[in-house]
Amino acid sequence: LKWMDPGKVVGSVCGVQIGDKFKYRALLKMIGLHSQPQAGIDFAKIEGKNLAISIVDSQRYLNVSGSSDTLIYSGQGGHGLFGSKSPPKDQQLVSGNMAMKNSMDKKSPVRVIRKVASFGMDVFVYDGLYIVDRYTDNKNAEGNIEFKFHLKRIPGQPALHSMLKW
Amino acid sequence: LKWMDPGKVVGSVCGVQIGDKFKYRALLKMIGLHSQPQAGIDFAKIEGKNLAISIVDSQRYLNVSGSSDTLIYSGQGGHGLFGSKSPPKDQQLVSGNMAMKNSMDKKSPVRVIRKVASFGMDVFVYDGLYIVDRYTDNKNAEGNIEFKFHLKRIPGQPALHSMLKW
DNA sequence: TAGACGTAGA
DNA sequence: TCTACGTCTA
Repeated sequence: LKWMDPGKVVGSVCGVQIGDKFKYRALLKMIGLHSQPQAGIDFAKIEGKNLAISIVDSQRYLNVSGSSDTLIYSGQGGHGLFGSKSPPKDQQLVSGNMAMKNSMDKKSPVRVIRKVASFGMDVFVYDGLYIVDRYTDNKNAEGNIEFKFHLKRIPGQPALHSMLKW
Repeated sequence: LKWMDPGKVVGSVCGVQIGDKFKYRALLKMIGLHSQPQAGIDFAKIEGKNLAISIVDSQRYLNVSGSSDTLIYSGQGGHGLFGSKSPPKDQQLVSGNMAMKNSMDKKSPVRVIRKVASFGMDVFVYDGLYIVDRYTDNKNAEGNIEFKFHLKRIPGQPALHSMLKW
C-alpha cells in the first residue's frame, strides 16, 4: 500500500543518466529525481537550510534557454503562468525561490529536468547538474516582481543532445 | 515512450477481481479499470452511442450508499462538489451524464470503484458490476438541477466486504 | 489546509 | 481549449 520512497538526494541520482526520459511527473518522484507532483522547484533541508535540489522546466513560465549550457528559470508564485486566471501578484523570496537563492549562495548543484516534445508527445528529460549563478527580481510586463534564476550547466557532463536516443 | 494502453472495455476487466485495491487514479487507467484522470464517469462509444463503463465514487459529491448492493451516484457538472468556488449551475444531460442514461437504457454493466479510507490512507477498491436502474433530476438545496443515478449491483458477485484483505 | 510548471479526454 | 469526484508536499 505504500510507495517505496527513494528520498531526497543532492546531486546525481544513482542509476539515472543524462538523456533518460520519463513520461510522467509521478515517475520523477518514484526515481528520486524530483519529489514535487506539480511544483517546479524541489528542495530539502540541508544543515538547517532549504536548498533547491531539482527543477522541472515545463515551459509554462516564460523561461529562456540561452546556449545549451545556460538556463533562466522563473521563480514560483505570483501566478505567473500562461493562462492563469488568478490576479497576478509580486513573487516572494520564500519556499522554492528562497531555496534557489540558498543553493546559489552554497554553490550547491541543482538537477535540471526539461519537458520536451518528441513525436507529438511530451516527455521529461534529465539534463544534468547546474549551478545557480545569479538571480534578478525585476518587474514583469504587468508590473509585478518576478524572480529570474540564471543557471549554468556544470562543465564536464555529456551534452544532452548527444545522449538523446529516441 | 508510450504507455501500454489497455483500452476501454465494457464489463469485467481481465485479471481484476472484486476487492482489488489501487492507491492512485493513474493506476486505474493503467489497469484499464477507469481511464479518466479526474472525472468520475468514464464512457466509450459503443455502436454509435456513448455508454458509461465505469464510475469512481470518491465521496466528493453527496452520494448515498444504501444497502451494500445499491449506490446512488450524483451526475457531473454544475459544480456540485464540496468546497467548489464556482457558482452552482443546473447539471446537463450531456457527456458522462448522458452516457449513464444510455447505459441505463441498454442495461449495460458499469464498473464501480469506491474510494475508501483504510488506516488513514485512501485507496480505490474495485466493487464489481452494477446496472443503472433509474435516475432522477430534482433540484438540490441551492435550487439547481442535479442528477441522481440509482445503481443496483448485479447479483451473483462475491460481496465486497468478503474480498477485502488488508 | 492551500498551493503547485499535472493530465487525459471531450 | 477547458473540464474533470486528482494528488502530493510544505
